[in-house]
Amino acid sequence: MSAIADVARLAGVAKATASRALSGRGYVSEETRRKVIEAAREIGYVASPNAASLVTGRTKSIGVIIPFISRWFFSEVLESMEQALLDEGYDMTLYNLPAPSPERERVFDYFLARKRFDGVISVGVALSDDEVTLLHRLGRPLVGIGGPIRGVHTIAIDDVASARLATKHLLSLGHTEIVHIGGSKEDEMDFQVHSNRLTGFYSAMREAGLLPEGSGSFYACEFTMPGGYEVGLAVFGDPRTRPTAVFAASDEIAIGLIVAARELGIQVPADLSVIGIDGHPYADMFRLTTIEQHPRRQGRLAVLSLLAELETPTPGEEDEHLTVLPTNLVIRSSTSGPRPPHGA
Amino acid sequence: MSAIADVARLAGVAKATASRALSGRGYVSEETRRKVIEAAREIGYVASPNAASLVTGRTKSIGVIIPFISRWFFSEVLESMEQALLDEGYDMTLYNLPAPSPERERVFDYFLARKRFDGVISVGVALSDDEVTLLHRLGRPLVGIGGPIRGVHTIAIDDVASARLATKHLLSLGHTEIVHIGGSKEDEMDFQVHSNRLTGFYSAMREAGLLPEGSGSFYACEFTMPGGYEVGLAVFGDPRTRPTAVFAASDEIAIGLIVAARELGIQVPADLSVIGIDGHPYADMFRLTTIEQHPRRQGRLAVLSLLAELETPTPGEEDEHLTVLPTNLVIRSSTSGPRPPHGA
DNA sequence: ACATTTCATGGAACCGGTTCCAGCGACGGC
DNA sequence: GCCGTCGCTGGAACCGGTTCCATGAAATGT
Repeated sequence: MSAIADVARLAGVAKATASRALSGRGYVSEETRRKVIEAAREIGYVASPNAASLVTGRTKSIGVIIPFISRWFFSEVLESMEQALLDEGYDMTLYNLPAPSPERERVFDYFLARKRFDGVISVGVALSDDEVTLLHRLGRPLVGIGGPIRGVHTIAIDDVASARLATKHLLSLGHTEIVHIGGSKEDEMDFQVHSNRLTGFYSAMREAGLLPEGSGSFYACEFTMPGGYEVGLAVFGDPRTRPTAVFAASDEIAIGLIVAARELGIQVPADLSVIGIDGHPYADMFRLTTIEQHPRRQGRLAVLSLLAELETPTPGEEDEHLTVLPTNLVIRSSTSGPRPPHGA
Repeated sequence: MSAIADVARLAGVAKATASRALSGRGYVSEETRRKVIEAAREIGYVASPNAASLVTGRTKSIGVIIPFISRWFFSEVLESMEQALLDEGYDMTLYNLPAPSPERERVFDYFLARKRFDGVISVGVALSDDEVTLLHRLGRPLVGIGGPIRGVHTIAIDDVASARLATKHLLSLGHTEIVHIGGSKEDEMDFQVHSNRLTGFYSAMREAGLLPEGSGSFYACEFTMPGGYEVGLAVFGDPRTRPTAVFAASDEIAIGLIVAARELGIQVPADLSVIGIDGHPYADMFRLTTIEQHPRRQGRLAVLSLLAELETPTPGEEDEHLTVLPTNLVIRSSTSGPRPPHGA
């Protein structure tokens, strides 16, 4: 493989000049630059980023830690981040780490601890203190998506408020028998998403004078469409547990519930109102009312924040703060007022 | 940041010895090794992969080119590849390039052409000759998923055969009014997936003595669930175009069709049989009969092939061959024989 | 006309590892 | 007892760029 020394020789200049000509830094006469570029083209020279990184300390590469790739929210975030990074001339190395595990430790020690990246973005992963310390020691900026991490700038939505908004929408339509169906506390890997949404639900209900805790007003399920479908069949199949409205913790769950309801012959929204959270592309075809959370914006903002910090490192070592992105209610026709009692 | 020279000094040995002790290559006495490791631990030494790559020529990193992240097939492939690579001590840098574009050129010239990777995997991307040449010139192995690329080992399923299998299943149940709903030739980015599946459909139909071409037996739609839903409403809504069975080019399309059918009050499978291709996790909840294609196996095999070639480079420059992975029919209850004519 | 800048270039050090080679003591074979 | 081999270590070259510094020529200022 040809090195920059070969280019320099062919162009009849010094290595230093060739480097300046090709990188565009420092003074080079127009004529010399042309000669060098021509020489480089002639022998098919391509620069070694490794060699450059070694001396500049910059790799033009960002590491990303993410617990899932195939779930909607995460793949959207990923796509938008990849796009934004590429636009800025960075590439993205992906670590798919579902849970704290020996493997995750290995990745931190082996890949992340080394100076492979100019910065790291952590999506929906609650980093341990040790992990944050490790990353901080590298002197590389770190931003998070999804929840507060000690000493780290994080982009997130307000899950409690979004859940409250969803619940209040149902309340405002006149519902009182409302159930929340969402992820269980146990498999809570992405910060407190599950419990925050439950908290928001309880808070809105209590505020409306309803006392949801303890009664059968929350059902846990897998955070997927089949997950929602299964509890849907179970919960709606039993007339005693059937509410007039459901707040699902995600659109996928909500859609699973709608499919289950339809199979059981339950009319949505006449017999059952359903609201979700996400703004999933399928929401429209199921006419699902939902709280949109715009993952692509979150991804894009994370990248921009990281790169900004790369340009001008913040003076303070730690820069913990939370950027809360707005969510918004989109009303379709999966929600309406409850059907009036038969005798009315 | 501490370098290996610092470790060596602290341990009272030469750089060379420290390097050998830490990397495990070459002769080092047990005692020296302990001393060096202890010194490294003490000052929190982490090796610079850049410096190592510079001299060894190995980066322990694989580049992946993929047109989508959020679509099921691709995210599954991605997850499995990431897993397999991590197991082998490699990491994965992702380039999400939907279509040939100036941007894609930039990525090839700027990122891929450089020696950042030990190898490259191209998923569902029909590389141009120039692109393949560029990658080949680096002397780095390249494997593909999804279709033949000149001079490249590729993992794929047989789309024609899978489509034939799906169609024959419907034929064997006694259907004759069969329609294929799939991607259009126009937005065909992933090799000839769309047209191959159409070809397989036509082939099986002709073999059964039915002449599908020209008649309204193919409808194009977006390769998503909403895409299937929309054509479903259009095609099934009109009694004249309504077939007794549909072969959908993907499970997502198939599910969209089923949802549309249910909304129109059409019984699946009594009034309409539906079969898809994929083995999507939602298939079960919609009781969808489908041809499973196991993307995770494809991803895993691609990684293993690439790493194998990395270990022992094939003597011949070009190593074009196709590994065809099997698909299999999973019968659920979205397919049955056609309802007998009213008078029967 | 002379003192400053500014522009252009080359030489050399440097980034942080790996590896080749030489040297040396200990040990086994003959 | 001598030689060859093995095990271990250090010195130095090297990977392929970037950048600091020195030097000199040309342009600019007064």
